[in-house]
Amino acid sequence: MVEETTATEPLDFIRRQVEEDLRTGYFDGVVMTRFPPEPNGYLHIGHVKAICVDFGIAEDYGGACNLRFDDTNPVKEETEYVESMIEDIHWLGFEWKELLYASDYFDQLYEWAVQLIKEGKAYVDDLSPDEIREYRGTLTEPGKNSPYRDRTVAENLDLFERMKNGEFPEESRVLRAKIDMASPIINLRDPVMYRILHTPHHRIGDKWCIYPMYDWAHGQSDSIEGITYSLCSLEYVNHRPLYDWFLDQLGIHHPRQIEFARLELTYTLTSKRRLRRLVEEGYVNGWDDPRMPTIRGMRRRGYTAAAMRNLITLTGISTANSTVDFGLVEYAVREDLNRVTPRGMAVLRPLRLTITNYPDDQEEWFDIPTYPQDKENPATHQAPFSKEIAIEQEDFMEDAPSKFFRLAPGREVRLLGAYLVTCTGVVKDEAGQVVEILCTYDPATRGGNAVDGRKVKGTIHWVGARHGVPAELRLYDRLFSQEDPEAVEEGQDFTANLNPHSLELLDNALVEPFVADAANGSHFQFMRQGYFCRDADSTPAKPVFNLTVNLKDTWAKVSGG
RNA sequence: UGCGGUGUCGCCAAGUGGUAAGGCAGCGGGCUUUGAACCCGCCAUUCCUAGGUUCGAAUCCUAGCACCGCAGCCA
Repeated sequence: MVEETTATEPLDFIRRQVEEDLRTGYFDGVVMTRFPPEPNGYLHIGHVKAICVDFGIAEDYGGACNLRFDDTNPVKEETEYVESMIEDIHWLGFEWKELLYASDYFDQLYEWAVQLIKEGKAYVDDLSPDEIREYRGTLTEPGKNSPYRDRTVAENLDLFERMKNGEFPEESRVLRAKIDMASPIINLRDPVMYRILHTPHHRIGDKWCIYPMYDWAHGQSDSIEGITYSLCSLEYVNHRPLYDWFLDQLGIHHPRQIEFARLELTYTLTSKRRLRRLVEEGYVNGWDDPRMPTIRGMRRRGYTAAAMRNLITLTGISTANSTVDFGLVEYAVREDLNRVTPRGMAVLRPLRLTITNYPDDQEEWFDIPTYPQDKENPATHQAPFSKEIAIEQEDFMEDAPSKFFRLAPGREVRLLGAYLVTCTGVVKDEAGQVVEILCTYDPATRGGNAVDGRKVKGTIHWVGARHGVPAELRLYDRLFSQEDPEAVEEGQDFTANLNPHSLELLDNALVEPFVADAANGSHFQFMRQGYFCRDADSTPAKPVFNLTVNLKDTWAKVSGG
């Protein structure tokens, strides 16, 4: 009798809650989420997690997810960011039910504020920002009531209306919720609901002189949209009691808020302020620099949407702050690229190899499998071979240890897809540097196999010198040299941890013809080297490729390289 | 000295009283016309600490310890 084994993946704690609600009918079977970014910067790897959680959970349970821009602060927000975010989310492969803005709800929010004033639950405060801070108390001491806290409803109504009409300067007054200045939860000490801002809004112009605070806008926005799961990061745990209070006073739909930990990665920074400094101070070449953890940067680097989404699955969702090893990102990227990426040959640092017994004017075009990793896909491409070819400098050692399976004097290796060659000598310049390798080839090994059945341990890649195409290769490494970029000595900042070798330009690389012709954005594996992505900086004369991620390199580890 | 949250393998992370899943990394081996990929094996007698309850505890109780968040008219 065979046991039925139901090996189900364990659910994360959010999905488990959703399933329980579905079972009990808590929200009548509705699963509605939203991704609520503030349009004040570019989306980065941290947002990828939020996006995958918000959209992913809706997707998993037949629900829907809105994209809502939380645009409550006109001094920081711009349309440019709205557009880039839309593009980035689409690139990740998600589609929203509705595209909305918190500013869509400003009228409703205003009405609700008036309602709270009428009920004696909100008041206009004339205290200055400094005074408000003083009156708020500290983490261990209670705050005290503002002298304006007990104004009459009529006076509050009048003042609030005049705030809206622009009669007062910024910072002269705010509207506050009347809750409890002695609450141990600081968010409940009469939080500000509206402030005066004479700044036009990027979408709705100068219609408003007062703008709702995030805390006043967010929960109600979710409520209006019928959101059932308000998924957010851990720091909002402290705000939940306030959102609950607002929703309860108003008596409107109450989403279930569930907080989860943000994604942090070693060697990576996700603070908007920090990323902005990297760009503005020229440490990187813009927001889409392939070293940036922005979605645009990663995309240009050659990371795929599938890899990013899988990374989130791999890291999981929990309520414990954690920092994921960057190696997991590389794993996710390699795993996705390995399956589908065409293979080509590129010599990063060329060394001339001359086959002395190969006819001077002979030329052969070898059929090289383009997808050797996929036995189902027999596609090949042609690689030109002649007397002179280029090999990788690393693939030759004059005084090689026995474990070195590549070319060395007297040793035989396979030129991938072509012939077996044996090194017979080297040519050196005046400085004693090896500038050329001399080899003989065995004509009976065409395609790379010896008729006599002898084996060679090493196979190296090559590019024909006659038809190889010069290319620029940009080798990227992690942007920071410390796991925690913020870990610096007294008096220094994170820029002290910038990795000086995060970009290495290889201007003399050679690629085989078929990769040179690819479209920008095409992915390749340059065999034995890594995954590369053709950059938009390519010109017809010279293609440019970005290193997405290198291949694992056991030899480098063994040899101490 | 307030409130809230979190502590399970180097990094993530399951586990919800019945005797520590999985992934990454690492290590060993196989295979290999990519020293890649792939395949096989190894990798927590122990769950922050100390007591207690129980036949039985990572899970329950008590007391500690450590780390994170909160004092914007930012989000």
